[in-house]
Amino acid sequence: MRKPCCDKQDTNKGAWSKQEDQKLIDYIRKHGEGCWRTLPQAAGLLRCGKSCRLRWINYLRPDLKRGNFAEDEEDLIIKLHALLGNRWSLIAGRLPGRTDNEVKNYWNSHLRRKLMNMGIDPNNHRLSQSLPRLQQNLTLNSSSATSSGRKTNANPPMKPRRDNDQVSDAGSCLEDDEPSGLPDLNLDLTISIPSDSSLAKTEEEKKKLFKNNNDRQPKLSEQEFVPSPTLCLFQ
DNA sequence: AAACGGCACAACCGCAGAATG
DNA sequence: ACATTCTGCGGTTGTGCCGTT
Repeated sequence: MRKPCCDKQDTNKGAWSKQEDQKLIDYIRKHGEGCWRTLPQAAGLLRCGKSCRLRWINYLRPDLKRGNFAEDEEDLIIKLHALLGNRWSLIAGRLPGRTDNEVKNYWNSHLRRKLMNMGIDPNNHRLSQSLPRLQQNLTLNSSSATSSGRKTNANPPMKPRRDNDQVSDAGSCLEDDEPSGLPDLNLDLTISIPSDSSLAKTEEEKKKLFKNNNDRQPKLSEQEFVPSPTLCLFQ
């Protein structure tokens, strides 16, 4: 049997120092990614493997694109979120240089509010109220959005859900047979897996991508995409 | 200038599925 | 086949920064 992943009593927590970053970078440059369990000791870091992995993936990787999200990136996130729900790693996989954590943070701090201000429920990408109220809501929300603190969010985050539940939540807007009240636009937006899965960061991720397509809805590669209200608005 | 509130982001936690002995 | 461990993911929290009062 294996040893536990990390000995929690002997590990640092909190913000990483420059020295720690440098140790991690140096080690991964030499030995490559992987084997996160043994990495901290080998690299001389008092961190658990999980923490090292996160630091590398979210902050130190050389291919990371830092800085503000471009408008087309925003649109893509919104569209992918309508399709995939809170599957941030999959969404991030379609945005080169962006991490799941970054996308998740950006969604929670910017995009959710943006959709809410447009009268769209960010959880299911539907218009959350009738249009006459929409305008009223635009003005109300633009002020209330700044007054509501993080923990008093008017629209609480999604409950933890796994796999099919999560997909069906966001996907419900795609499968729904109730008319949304908007014209039935065919935007011909088809999302497909890149032929070489080049955007998947690892073999593991590639496997998952294809697994997801095999046993989960929606089937991205072939499914004809039926636009949700959000997608209509952002076209 | 100080206090306060909101925001953005890095990091942690817990869970689930995969991998391994 | 089962138990244990590892890895990756998504939700949540902590904290520093910045604008406003």
